Amino acid sequence: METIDAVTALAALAQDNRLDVFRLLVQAGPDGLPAGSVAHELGLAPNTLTFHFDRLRQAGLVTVRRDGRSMIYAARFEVMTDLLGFLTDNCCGGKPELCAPTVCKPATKTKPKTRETAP
Amino acid sequence: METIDAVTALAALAQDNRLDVFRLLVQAGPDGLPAGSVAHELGLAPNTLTFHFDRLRQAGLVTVRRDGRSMIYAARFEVMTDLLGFLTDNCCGGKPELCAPTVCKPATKTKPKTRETAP
DNA sequence: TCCATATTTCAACGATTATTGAAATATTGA
DNA sequence: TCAATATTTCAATAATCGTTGAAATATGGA
Repeated sequence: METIDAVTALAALAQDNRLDVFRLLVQAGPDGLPAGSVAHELGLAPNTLTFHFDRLRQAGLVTVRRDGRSMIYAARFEVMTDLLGFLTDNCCGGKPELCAPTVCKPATKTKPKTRETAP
Repeated sequence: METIDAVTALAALAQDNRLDVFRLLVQAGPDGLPAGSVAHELGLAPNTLTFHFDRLRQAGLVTVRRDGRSMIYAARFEVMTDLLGFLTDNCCGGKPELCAPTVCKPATKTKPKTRETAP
């Protein structure tokens, strides 16, 4: 992934409504969601949503297909993981073992409890 | 991580110079780098760099400490991984096994060869 | 064909952003 | 203290961004 593509993708995600939209699509999975569902779920005006979908699509983060009157948007997961990989690329000089234990670990799916206790 | 914090962090990374700066710090590891080294490495004016460091710092993505005349900036790795986790949170409805094999995998450290061949 | 639904296009507006240049501040060593 | 180095602060400018409202387009069903 090139820097310019990463910047475009990050900029697409760096807006509260678009971030909500994208995360909704990530949670929806590969089948995606119709634009109307997203609009209803997030309380966005349809034209505003089109604007945001365009940004996400130009950034390569989502795809669209038509299904009858509906447009179905879906996250492009491989682009997302490419982006995450780009951020952590060559972490700690490519020798993560030299860093503190958890420093260069890829995203850990944390399921935080009410409080963390030191081991 | 809250949406607003994620948006702030993503916005901080969604600019080519800042993305370069942050990735340089990620690669430098926990010890960080003096501002001057970063400025020299990336060819940025010192005041411009201060502006970008401020953004990264306000987003919680970097720390600073003074060392003599130099300011040493370092990436905050745990914030970075929190951000990555936020993006993939509850991926595919929390049942990634329902998705295609690699869909919800966390960032894979790809070391691309000159060309990829389909398996 | 006509109507309702679903989404997109277009123009306009105020708000935010990145960069520049000049000047200020902090630290070190002579 | 004085000069040199390293970085920050401040003001100004052009460019980009998100939202709104009104109108257009596409599809499906009566």
